[in-house]
Amino acid sequence: MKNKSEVTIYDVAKALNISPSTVSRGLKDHPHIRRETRERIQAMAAEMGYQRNKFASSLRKKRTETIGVVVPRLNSYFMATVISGIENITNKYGYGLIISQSQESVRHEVSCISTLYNSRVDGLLVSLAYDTENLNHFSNLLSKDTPVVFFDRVAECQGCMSVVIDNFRAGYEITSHLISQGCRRIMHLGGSMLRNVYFDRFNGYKQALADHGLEFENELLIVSELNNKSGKEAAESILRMSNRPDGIFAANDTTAVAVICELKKAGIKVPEEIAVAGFNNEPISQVVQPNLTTVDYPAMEIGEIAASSLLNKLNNTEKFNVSKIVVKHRIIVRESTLRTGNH
Amino acid sequence: MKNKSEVTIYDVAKALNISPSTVSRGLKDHPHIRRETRERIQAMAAEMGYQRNKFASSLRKKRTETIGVVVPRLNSYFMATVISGIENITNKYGYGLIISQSQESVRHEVSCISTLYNSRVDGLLVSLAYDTENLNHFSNLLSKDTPVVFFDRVAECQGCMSVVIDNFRAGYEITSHLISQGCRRIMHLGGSMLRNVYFDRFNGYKQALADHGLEFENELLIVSELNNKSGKEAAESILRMSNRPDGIFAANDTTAVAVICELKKAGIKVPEEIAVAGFNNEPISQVVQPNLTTVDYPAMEIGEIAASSLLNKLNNTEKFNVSKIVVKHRIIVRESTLRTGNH
DNA sequence: TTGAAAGCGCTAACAA
DNA sequence: TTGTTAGCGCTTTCAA
Repeated sequence: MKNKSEVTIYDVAKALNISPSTVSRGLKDHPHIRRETRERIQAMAAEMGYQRNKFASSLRKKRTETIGVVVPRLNSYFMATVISGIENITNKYGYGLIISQSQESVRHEVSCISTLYNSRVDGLLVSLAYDTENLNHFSNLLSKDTPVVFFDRVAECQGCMSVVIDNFRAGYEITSHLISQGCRRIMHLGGSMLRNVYFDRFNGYKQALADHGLEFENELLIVSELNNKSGKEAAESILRMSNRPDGIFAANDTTAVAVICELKKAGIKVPEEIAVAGFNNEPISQVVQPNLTTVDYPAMEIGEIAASSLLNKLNNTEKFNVSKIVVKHRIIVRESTLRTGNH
Repeated sequence: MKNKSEVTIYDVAKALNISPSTVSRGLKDHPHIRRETRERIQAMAAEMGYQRNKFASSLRKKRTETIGVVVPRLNSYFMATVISGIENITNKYGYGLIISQSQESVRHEVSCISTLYNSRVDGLLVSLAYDTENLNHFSNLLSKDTPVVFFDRVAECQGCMSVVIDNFRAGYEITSHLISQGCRRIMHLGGSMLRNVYFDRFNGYKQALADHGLEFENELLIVSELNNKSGKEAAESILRMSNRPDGIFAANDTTAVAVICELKKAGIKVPEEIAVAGFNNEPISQVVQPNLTTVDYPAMEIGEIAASSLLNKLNNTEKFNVSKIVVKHRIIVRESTLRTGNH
């Protein structure tokens, strides 16, 4: 018994006394169909409650009109906003989205990629896990010419695209700002140097030190997973140091906020004794006291640009052969680093 | 030219000199296939790099093994955690996930549902938008017997299931706690009374007042969208009141935190002058000074239970005909309401 | 400008 | 226990 809710092009064709192929063409505004016919088809389809069957179509066309997204974690304001940006674009063009989390581990990442490969997504948007060392798990995809666009945490890869901000410059600017506020012994709380974002921020920081005649010491770098816990631990290390820093540049807000909380608990004044800056401009940066100096990361735009780029690749509408897009960031100075006047 | 990466069951069958249907059965451990044959099939499939083609299979079986998720917004720790919980389960059973955001508006929600309907998801997990008034947009789904499980923001609906916490009780408990701390004039910052979560929390609050001989006045209820902005506005109203409250129960942490920040700016002491409690136990509740008393919402569990329930429905493995599951919550008392000893 | 027909890869009813 | 066969609904080549 045919389910009434499953109207096919055959049903529409029969109702109009034309052929299924004409209906198929009429439905997608194929130029070879007379306007009048096309309108009749579309009207009838609407009336009958016709819905295209995606599987039949995918099976035939070998395209799924679905794109896969792999992110380290979904639980930051930053990532949620990127996803919103991606959705804005993909929804507009009728693409579905399959979102998966690598949980910051390459093991999960491999399995996500493989699942998405099996789902035959048309393309992929990826931000790499904390500990991913190579792109071998993408080789299946790439050899099938499935386009991949990396964003935020990107990697060099033949034929891939990436969307980023200038992390080096942002790191440079925020460190310079700390220096301008009188900091002379600035610590950096960084992430895995495998990830461009952390590597670049760290190098920006080092360059800023060098350009202002300050020396970098190994003691001034702590590498961690940049979560709440590692922020606390970093603060504890700092408290144990005999020669404490007078400024801290953390590679994300979560860590910066955790550090501020711990330092305050220990009676250290922020920013007077130690100034602290973060990265990302999460909402939490405006709750912590003092409000956190940070880098505004244009998350929505990153998502929109990454998605648009991918769709352009999929539809061969890319005008140029771009391999990297750099979006503008912005330093936001708040109380946690403002010491001018106090010195 | 056949793409080498598209190995079909026909290729496997030919290689083994058996029929495609045997391969199809062997691949999914069909009981009618001899073990030895099955093993040969699976070995050969693996060797040849065979991957099941989901569309062909969906087309044939009329099942997509994909479930749709509609949430108001993705940008809270709470929602991200629920999604993680959902993923934990769906991944395990080989289901894909299509996630979409209603942006808190019923207009978007209608379009999300329609897109998911068109994608022919096997089932749906939904938390309702702020202003959804009826479930008409689900009627297509429901008449097709596509199961829907609501979580957090749920609605009564013939044949649907819901997963919630006892919001009434949580509201009651947290209000009672405020009263036990000496609060006598407690304000409630609530959300739309269309949503069970806000309606129930409000009623729990009112009941607690009544049970402790306190009177509820309309002036003590502010209904808003419960975001950062409405928190600030609520604080401003409070500051303008001649007879200010000595306690505030906000229906989420975002609002509670915004209120605390504004009150502090105005020189009001929290909790001494006004005690403040929130709801959800977002990470921000441990950053704000003083740390926020709140309700721990078992987000991961909610997600896991909702997803399991849906899969049970899909596979007819549900043991009982459950219509509602209530998960345990927990009040977390922190400094923002602790006034004992100060009075 | 339209139609006929083949086939995308898989599944399952039926036959053997 | 295995094979045969007829589609699932759509797209597209080729023919008219």
